[in-house]
Amino acid sequence: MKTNEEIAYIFEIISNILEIIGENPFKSRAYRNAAGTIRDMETDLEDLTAKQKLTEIKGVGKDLADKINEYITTGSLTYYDELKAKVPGEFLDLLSIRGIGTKFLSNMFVSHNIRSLKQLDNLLNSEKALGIRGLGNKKINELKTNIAHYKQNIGRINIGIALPLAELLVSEIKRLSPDSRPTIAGSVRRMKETVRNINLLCIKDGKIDITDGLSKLDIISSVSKKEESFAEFRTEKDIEFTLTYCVDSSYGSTLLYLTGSRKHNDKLNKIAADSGFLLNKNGLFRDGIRIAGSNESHIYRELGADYIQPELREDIEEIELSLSGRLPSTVELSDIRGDLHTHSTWSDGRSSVNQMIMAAIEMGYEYIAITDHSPSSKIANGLDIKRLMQKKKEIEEIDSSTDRIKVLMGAEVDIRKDGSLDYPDDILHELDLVIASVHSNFNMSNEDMTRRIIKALKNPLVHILGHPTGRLVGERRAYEVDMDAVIDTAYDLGKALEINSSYKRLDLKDTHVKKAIKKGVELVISTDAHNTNQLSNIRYGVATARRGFATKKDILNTVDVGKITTWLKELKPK
DNA sequence: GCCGTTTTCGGCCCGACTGTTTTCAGTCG
Repeated sequence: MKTNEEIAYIFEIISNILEIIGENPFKSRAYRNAAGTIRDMETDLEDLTAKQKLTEIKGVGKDLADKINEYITTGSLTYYDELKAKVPGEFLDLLSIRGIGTKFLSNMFVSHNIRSLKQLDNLLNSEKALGIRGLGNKKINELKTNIAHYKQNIGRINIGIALPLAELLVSEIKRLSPDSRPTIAGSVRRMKETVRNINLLCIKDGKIDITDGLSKLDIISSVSKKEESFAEFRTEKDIEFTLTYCVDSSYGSTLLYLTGSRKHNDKLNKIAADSGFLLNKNGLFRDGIRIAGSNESHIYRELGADYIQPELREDIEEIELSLSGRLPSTVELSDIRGDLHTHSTWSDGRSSVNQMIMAAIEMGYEYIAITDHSPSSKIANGLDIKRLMQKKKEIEEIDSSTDRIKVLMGAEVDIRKDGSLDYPDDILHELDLVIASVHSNFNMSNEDMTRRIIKALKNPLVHILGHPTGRLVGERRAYEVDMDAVIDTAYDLGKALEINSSYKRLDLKDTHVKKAIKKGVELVISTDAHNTNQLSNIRYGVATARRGFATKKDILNTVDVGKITTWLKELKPK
């Protein structure tokens, strides 16, 4: 893991602990602010430490600079260790439950001696709960519901955390044993939105003990199992990862087996058995003779099926489609030609318009839309009309000064409670691209929310509905909304629905994507990037689209710049 | 704990919403 991310993570935990033990809230905020800045920085903290320039970072003074220095030179931070000893990690994790914040946890911790989810559960289910200031029947019930939702996701890791970690581990194995062909398997390979652990596969190296080599890495905290063909580790963030060793001749069959899903494998095994084969992780056999095994696609082929990409291996008709040669060729990362939802320092982004554009050029994009927030999003520093027009001027100047990329002037406009938009129509008319999104009043009835969103879609100046269900993966459930009605309306009006690539959103999710393309609705895959690094999150959106069977032609931003500008203009009334 | 400066200490993102209250506190975006 990169040092910047490590330190940002540590500062965030410190910030939370300080609030819970009742320290000065502004001290806590200082750590949180520094964590945010450090996470988004492009310069390495190690460089800045060497040059003694840490205090030049905004939000880092002498004290925090010393702490960064200590961590970088010694690999640990005494202050952090001391604080962690005071508050159990399991208790801190409760912060991710909706409706629970630091004030509540602090009260539980300090005044009620609560230290775990179990103790909190017991308290909420006891008569004592109603006696606590701030807790009434409604609040208690809300907490119970949200805790139940939280319990379902305990131990699950977001794909956006798991995949980079898996990639890092693969590169470490490659470094230890260059010919071992390490690769990602399991639900990470299938790009499920959350996963329970990380599964890797490599070929056993006769000379080097890879398990031993990995156990010495900083990111590995322990080796829980070590066998001939298998090892299980825990990383420093307590994420479990397993490494399976195989031989060359069964590399494909083991990869197939480890990738899953179980349902996909079960069905495949049955199909094999029905045709007189035996399929297991050692290979595909007939009469005891190995027919295939070193390569996944050979196995599919021998079974009379086309190769099935990992994202589809969920037993969602992919096997049937493959057997009959009707498996769609899904959209690829390389098909994406531009990003239509990004933020800049004009609102709550961390990178300037120029930085975003340079990064988009580096990614090989033909176009990028800079779509900052509208005024209702106060906390996001949403643009009032005056600033919107200033930004428009800046965008137009930059756009006309470069022929390397088309820069579109857009906005992510709040859909207000009544379905009206956060800028008047004559202002929306000034923009190249309008995304309409819900950012407030999530607790409406299904009917009201559906009416609200459809009303916004019906505004002729809206091009795209942003993150259509408002969910946060593993954190916040989608708001109540009739997605079928939204999909129908979008289709009727020729509007696009967004697949938001932020791994915290993935919204639309895969099953909605499937529904939308069945109807024939235009989809866009966008990042909602708030800094240049996040532009690369596009791969999570692409994976979600692929899991929903989307092909290149279903995704609007796979078309070239000419077609995209035509689409934007034609949708807009003259 | 940081920042900016009235260079020694006060202020620190802000408003809506909700469920508690009986005038407000906590959470969220």
